[in-house]
Amino acid sequence: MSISSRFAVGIHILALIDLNKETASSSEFIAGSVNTNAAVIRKIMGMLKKAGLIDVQPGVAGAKLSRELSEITLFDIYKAVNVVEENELFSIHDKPHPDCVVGKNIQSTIEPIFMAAQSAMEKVFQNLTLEDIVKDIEAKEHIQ
Amino acid sequence: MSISSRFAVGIHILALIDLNKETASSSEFIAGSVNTNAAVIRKIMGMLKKAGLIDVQPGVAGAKLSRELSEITLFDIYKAVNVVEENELFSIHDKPHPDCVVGKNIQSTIEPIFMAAQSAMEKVFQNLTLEDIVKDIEAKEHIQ
DNA sequence: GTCCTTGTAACTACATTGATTACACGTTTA
DNA sequence: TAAACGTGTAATCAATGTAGTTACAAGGAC
Repeated sequence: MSISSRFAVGIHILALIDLNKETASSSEFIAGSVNTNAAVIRKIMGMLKKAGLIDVQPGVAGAKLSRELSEITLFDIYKAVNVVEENELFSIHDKPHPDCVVGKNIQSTIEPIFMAAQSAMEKVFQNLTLEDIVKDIEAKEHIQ
Repeated sequence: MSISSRFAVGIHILALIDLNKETASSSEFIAGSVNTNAAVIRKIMGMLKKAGLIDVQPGVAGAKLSRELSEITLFDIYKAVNVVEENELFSIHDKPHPDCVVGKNIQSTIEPIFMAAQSAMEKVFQNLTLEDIVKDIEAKEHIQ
């Protein structure tokens, strides 16, 4: 099992739009950098647009970030590309036997634990912004 | 996307083995409580056995926990049933374009973040044991 | 030896991912 | 205005993983 690379690609797209803001980043151009098909990029950009993270216009090349770099958290992107449903990272078997001590109680025992684990993971993304990503990329570029 | 219910079922199996320790818990019996097929249970129990969490013998009904309740963490079970590979909860698109500032650096920028997020999640399971689960189930049973 | 059990393999239906092609429709520009 | 380029989106495909099911070999208990 693995969470869709849409998340990583979403981050890539947004970072690229910012670092390439002098010229328009078409889906074709971005696809070249990500190394995939332009239609895949357009689909993900559609999700980012729907989430209010970028502004894109049908027919016109390029997209712009809707907010400041520092005001787009990785969690915003994570939610936008819809890789994990709310409180459904882990799945629990349904209809355990109600006449069994364990079967009767297991779901309500496990559920809050799974939710806590998912929250702990998501918190990491809430505390990071696109600015952190872009600065890290720029720093690496500077060294070389 | 969702992490396999093998994890939840694994917890269910171990809790049931403990709470039902007076009588032998055959795979058929456990399957009834979990509400699935006995072969599915045997497969998961095979994983738990391989991880050294339970003792089972071919041909003889029932299984026993290999350790104390308090010495089996949820993380042990999580690893045993193999629902998420080491540092591979999130996937990153491969072969981004090496001539692009973003493509060249995105993987090394994102990877440690994804690892941190996965670790944060796993830490929740490292801090909980089967004892916590069983006590919670017993407490619920007591109230009713 | 009979019966119950575990350990496995094989097969199925189903869902999701990511790539690909195709095309409608918007925008630009020559 | 017509051609060129770009976005939006649907349809299809191969690959993969999950969970259920059946079947059966082989171990152990009586």
